[in-house]
Amino acid sequence: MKRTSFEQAECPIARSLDSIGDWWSLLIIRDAFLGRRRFGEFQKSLGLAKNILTVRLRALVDDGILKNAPASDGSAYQEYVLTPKGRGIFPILVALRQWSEEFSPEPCFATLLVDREQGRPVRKLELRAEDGRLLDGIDTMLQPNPPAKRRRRA
Amino acid sequence: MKRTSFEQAECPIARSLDSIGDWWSLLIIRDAFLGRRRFGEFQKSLGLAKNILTVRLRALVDDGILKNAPASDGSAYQEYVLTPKGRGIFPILVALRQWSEEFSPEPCFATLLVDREQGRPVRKLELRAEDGRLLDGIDTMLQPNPPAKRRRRA
DNA sequence: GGACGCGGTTTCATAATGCAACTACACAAC
DNA sequence: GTTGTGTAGTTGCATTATGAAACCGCGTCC
Repeated sequence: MKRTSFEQAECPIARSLDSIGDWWSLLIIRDAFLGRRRFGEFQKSLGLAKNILTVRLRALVDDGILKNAPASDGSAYQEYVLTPKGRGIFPILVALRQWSEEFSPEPCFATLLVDREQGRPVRKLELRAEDGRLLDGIDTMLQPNPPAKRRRRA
Repeated sequence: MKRTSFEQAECPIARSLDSIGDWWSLLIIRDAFLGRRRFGEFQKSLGLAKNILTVRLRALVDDGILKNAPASDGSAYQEYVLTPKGRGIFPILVALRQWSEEFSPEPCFATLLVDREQGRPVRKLELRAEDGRLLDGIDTMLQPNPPAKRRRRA
């Protein structure tokens, strides 16, 4: 079967999906943002099989998204915490959340993403041009970036 | 095996993943944003097996992300085009792209997302508070939204 | 009307998933 | 020190999804 890998793909989206594009990885990361750190916490919260969790955690560590921290509370067990690369996934989670809230047939508002300072819901993610104009999907395009330019960064 | 479904999940992120959380769906949607509409176009571009593409396209149509358009050029074949819900996925794609560009070990800049008017690269996605302050992951928190409040929207 | 391209469906081998049972270790109680 | 409990996995097996290739009906082209 040989599940196709996008590790070498040219498209950055495909590359992202190679790291976090399977069923559980993003949910593990979401839980990590919620403060979960221990194997058992993930397992109980997500309800996935332990062998799968083992494989996923190892893959996320290998990808530099999580790292093993030696301890934290007294006990000599280890924990999984987000690296900077892992914390960089936050906008992706927000985008997924907002899409679901906007378009799901029966949206669920069990939780709300609020800003910590004021406790009010955040705005929608904004895509802006270099000069600050607010952009929509149709206002953008993909420009091929020729290899020459890429290397010499001219 | 019975692949677990998140259709009924409370978490909006899990719900999103239920629709677009598998290997190919997001890439199909990406291609749709690039203007591809025909079965054969997707198949050639993605290089996935035709049976898988059939299943994925049907699922995306069932989810209201794509819809079958009767024609477009002369020929009596049908096409797959993005619905409004499908176009709403754009920020997710941008987030994935930017994450890869920022954190990939050897980022690939084969293509650049530019704004159509000026041809310059877009900014990073911005998350803002209600009052316009720029927010980071740590500036936010998930607030449980009690069902009572949910219904009366008080 | 015959060849070809399009849009699939069918078939089959194989890899990923899910479940449950099992192991190894740390820590605590007795 | 040994029994017990919880954590963090590993192993084995049944089930499902995936991928490759062959096949097929239909519309087009010439």
